[in-house]
Amino acid sequence: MNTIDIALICKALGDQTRLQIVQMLSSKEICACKLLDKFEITQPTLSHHMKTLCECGLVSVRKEGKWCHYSLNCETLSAFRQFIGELFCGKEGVECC
Amino acid sequence: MNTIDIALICKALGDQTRLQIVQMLSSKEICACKLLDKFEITQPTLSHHMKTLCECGLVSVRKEGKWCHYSLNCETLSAFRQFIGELFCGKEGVECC
DNA sequence: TTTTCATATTGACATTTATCTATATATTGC
DNA sequence: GCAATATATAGATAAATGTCAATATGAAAA
Repeated sequence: MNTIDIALICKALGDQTRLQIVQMLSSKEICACKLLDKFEITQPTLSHHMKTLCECGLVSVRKEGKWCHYSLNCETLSAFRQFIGELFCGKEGVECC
Repeated sequence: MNTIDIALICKALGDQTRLQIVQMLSSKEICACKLLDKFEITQPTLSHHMKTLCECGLVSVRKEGKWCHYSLNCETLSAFRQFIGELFCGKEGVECC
């Protein structure tokens, strides 16, 4: 997974509403209508946010009749975690002018 | 660290240039002028990006004379890592309509 | 103290984004 | 088929963002 993909995931998580949605999806599959209940946004806005989350790969959707069930995508999540996990805050080197 | 802070970090990482800068800062302290060399952006644009990265707490700056040395902030990085690490992609529960 | 160099700030601009209302699509139940 | 319901799309708009050129600031060097 390259930096473009990771940046897309970060951008998706860079909105409070979407970040909270992702947090709610942790270990649960949740229906769009349930999500809509918990935020003060309109249905089209939620739909737009879910599209953003799905397009970056972080969220998957399972359609069942009229309903959309959303959940976190394991593969993308672990790739993202790995990227973040590889960042090291120590200062083993210095690049100076 | 609450979702507002995490969303800010994600937003900061949601730009390709900034994400690459953070990746370059992994385990290294790097001078602004060195960073400027590696991107096709103007100095004010870099300065603006560094401000964004510093303001969300992910990057720290050490000023030494005319030079600015940037590095990753351990505390913020590990708080961020923890947040991401706590997201679970399994489906132990279902919230349906 | 004047000049030079590294970085920050300002102001402008085009693009992107979050949000809404209105409407379309698609599925289910009558 | 028709009505009801869940979700998506279109179009509009205000706000935020990434970028630049021009300029300011502040520190070192001459």
